Amino acid sequence: MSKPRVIYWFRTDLRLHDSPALNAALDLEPAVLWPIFTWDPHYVYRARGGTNRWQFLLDCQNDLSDSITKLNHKSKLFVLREGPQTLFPKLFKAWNVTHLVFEQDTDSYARERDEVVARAAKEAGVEVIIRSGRTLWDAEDVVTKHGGKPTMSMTSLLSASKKIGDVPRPIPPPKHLPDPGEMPLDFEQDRPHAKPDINAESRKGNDTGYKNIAGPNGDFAIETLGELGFAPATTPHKGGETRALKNLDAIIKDNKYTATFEKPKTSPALFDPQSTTLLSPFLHFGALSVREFYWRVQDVVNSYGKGASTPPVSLTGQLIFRDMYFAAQAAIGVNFHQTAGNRHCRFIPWHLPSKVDPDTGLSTGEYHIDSDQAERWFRRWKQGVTGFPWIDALMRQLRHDGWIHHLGRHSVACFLTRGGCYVDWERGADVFEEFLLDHEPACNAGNWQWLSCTAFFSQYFRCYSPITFGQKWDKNGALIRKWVPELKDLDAKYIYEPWRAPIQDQKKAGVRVTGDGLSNAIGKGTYPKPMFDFGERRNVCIAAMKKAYEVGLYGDDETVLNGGWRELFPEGQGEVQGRFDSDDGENADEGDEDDGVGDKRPRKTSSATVSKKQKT
DNA sequence: AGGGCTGTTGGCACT
DNA sequence: TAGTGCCAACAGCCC
Repeated sequence: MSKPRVIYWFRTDLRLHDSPALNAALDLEPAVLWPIFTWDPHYVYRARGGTNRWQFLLDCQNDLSDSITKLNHKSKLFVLREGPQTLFPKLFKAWNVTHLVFEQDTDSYARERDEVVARAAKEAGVEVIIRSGRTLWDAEDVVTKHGGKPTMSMTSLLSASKKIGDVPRPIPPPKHLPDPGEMPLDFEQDRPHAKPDINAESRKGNDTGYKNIAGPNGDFAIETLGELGFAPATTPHKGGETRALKNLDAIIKDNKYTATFEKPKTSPALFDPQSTTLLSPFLHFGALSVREFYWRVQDVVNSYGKGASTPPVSLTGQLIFRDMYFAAQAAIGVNFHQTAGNRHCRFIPWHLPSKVDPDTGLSTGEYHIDSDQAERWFRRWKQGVTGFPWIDALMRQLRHDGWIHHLGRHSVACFLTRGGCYVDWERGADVFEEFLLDHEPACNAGNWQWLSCTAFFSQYFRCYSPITFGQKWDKNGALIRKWVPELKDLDAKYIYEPWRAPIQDQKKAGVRVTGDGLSNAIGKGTYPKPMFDFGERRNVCIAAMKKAYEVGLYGDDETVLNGGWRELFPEGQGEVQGRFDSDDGENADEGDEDDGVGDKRPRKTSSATVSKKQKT
């Protein structure tokens, strides 16, 4: 039998250190090995993603490619611009492939994609080898050990993982790589449909990414932001495995920081440097192995002795939370990312609910505007012009840098949902998906459910103040002065509440507190007035949450799916989702919310059973 | 010297 | 991994 001709398919495992899948590929002792990346149209057109995360991905790819070339000067990361579902059947033949190897991916699109590719491989007689490597413990194993149920708490995750055993020790990187084989492209490229393009707003120029399957020069080059039509990234955070390992080294070197880390005690207001590791974007792209991170930390903890912190607050605790969300996602499936049809997510009649496809039961990516006021609040939140400087600073840092501290995320998420705007957590999750460098679907959905008190956490009366929470960490408002420069000269006395500053103080600081932030340009010597009285909204929201908890509906309840829930939330008795026409999306600025006019018929959807079909 | 006023702190219950 | 209001306890100060 001839020696294996192996494709190693890199996806979100852009590293050479501790890669069980790459190790499995090399164990085949291949005659040739092609390290490839497929430029998947799904992520280009159908999944939300801003410029910064694309740049971080390109950083990771370029670094990986350089590392591959260092091991074998004939090799690199070869990028092919086509959807893997259509590409692989052609590649298997054209390159005479015997094996396809990749790391197990976990989100719903990736699973479906990999099933399609695996079927094509079987038809072509290509052996597929898949290894788990994205998490501390394999998420499917955790679910099995947890009786098929999702892990909805740290203790349930820890008890399930205990039955599996210790986290595997990291595997060293390869010392050499085989040559790549010939790469003939004597087949037609299937070009993707560029419409609908969920990222159209981010694209400033022509999208030429799919002009040639092997890139503009036919050399399988890594894409550029220009080819995507995106403006240059604004984030200062750079990707790549080399940098990840260097940053990890620097953290581990500080034994005390590593061993005594307590998340709740790290400041969300610190930047340059921040108070946490900022390694999450590397974990997302697989440029850093989570097991490598875990054991480097755990070894320090073990030798530190008394005084070391423990999960959930310790550094390893943060990684275990990540596994908890992955295992919850593995058990619940695609509905983990939405309320509808999700029996583990409480139903709260928020404003701006997602539109749900009646055939699939899945969120379509669009939402109903049941309240013009909530829509304005949501837009101001997303833009960072709420009039609450602490919130605005964090949202502007998020947009510009693609990263904010975990407690900052708590603060803005609470504010948008149960502690201010009473807007659906899925709206917030969409915005984080667009802007975060470290956007991890499972963690994002899980954390938004946590903060909105719809799953994982239920103390809805613990409400973050947009004024005092920041003050606890940053009395002088350094974070605000950095990100909301309109206010940089305002006295510390007013920095969290500029609307309280007397006119002469505003004049002295060169800023006028006026307007709603949407109709007047920011940074022109004005700062918007707060969009509501926080104390008032806090009371309204807590009362509404109390009511929703008493009603006690979950996302899979039939009355949630067919609109019957309204009978349980009488109008005029506290905050509740307003009525909306079924086609309200286009003319949002017309009409008057809360007037009781509109579609009064319950919206019938098909049964709670949901197909595996991916949202579009 | 000691009563009384005031501002601060910490514990607690409640939302 | 909360904020608020209330109150008791207490320190510091005035007269």
